[in-house]
Amino acid sequence: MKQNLTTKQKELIERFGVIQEGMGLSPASARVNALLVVADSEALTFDYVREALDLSKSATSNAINTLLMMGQVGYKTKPGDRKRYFYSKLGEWQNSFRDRMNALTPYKEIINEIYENRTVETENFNIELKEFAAFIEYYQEESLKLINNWKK
Amino acid sequence: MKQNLTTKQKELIERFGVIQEGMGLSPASARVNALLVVADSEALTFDYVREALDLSKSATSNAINTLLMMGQVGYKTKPGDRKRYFYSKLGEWQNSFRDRMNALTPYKEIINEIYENRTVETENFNIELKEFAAFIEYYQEESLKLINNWKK
DNA sequence: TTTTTAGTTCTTTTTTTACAGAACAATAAA
DNA sequence: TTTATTGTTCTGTAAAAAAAGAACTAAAAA
Repeated sequence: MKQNLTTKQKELIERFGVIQEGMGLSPASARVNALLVVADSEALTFDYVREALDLSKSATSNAINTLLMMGQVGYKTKPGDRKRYFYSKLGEWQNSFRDRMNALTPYKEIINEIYENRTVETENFNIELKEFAAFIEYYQEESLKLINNWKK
Repeated sequence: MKQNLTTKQKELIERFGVIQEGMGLSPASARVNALLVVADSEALTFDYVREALDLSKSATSNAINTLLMMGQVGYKTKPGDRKRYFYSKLGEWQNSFRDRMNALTPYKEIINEIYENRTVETENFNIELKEFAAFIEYYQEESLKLINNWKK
């Protein structure tokens, strides 16, 4: 019953899916996420997702739960309706952007720790390393400013 | 691992390796890259890498070539010496930073294309999507400014 | 109480990734 | 010419990832 999706929508789901696979999502999660961004409804049921993407129940369940745990997807319910209605949190991109910036900290820290443990023989490289760590920190701060100042 | 690496260096290679696995590198590539950043020499030979990481020749070859193709590693040669001396390009982080920013363009473009194909019914979400694409572009531009204005 | 709904969890199967080991190739050295 | 060096490429395999299918569960409906 993927008849409610246009050819263009299916194409966008595949293309966005591939891009998101490149960002670390499994094929199924990538397509579920894409579907939720592309489809004409605010929120979709489990079975709609399942049928639209032609996935098994287990694949659908696992994909949705992965996205829920990652905070990329949410759901709401309706009174007197047991189904969950899943939606993409892509609209809440400000938060994930902040999270991604903060996630750079361990990377910056290990670069610094490597710098501190390097031989003094390779001065040029060492300076570049230290500069890199300093730039990451600067970049984190400035990026957070960018988003905080972005259109209320 | 071989004896020319200290315990601390081995530990750093593993920790940095794990971080880089999280950034999409295979275990072997991640450790080769980490080794090149941590080790006491400017550049290492194929066999040094092989022995230091206890990898097979094929795993070493494939890992190094992957990193070469990604531009994360380079090599130099010495006159009258057939060996290649591999080094990390992490010191040239400015270029990879620019590349990463430019690589956001396809993501931004598909968000825009999805926006243009969305139903008009979900005005809020549509606005958020469009804002997101606009922010990515702004962010790309400002990030390039950040790096261009960085020290000298 | 039995059945249906809306999923979850367990078991298998399929596919992909990552690597080892051996054979191979190109150049240099003996 | 033969041997050694410096890798690359091919073949096989173990392990991990991804997903299917079936069994299961909790709550609601009949």
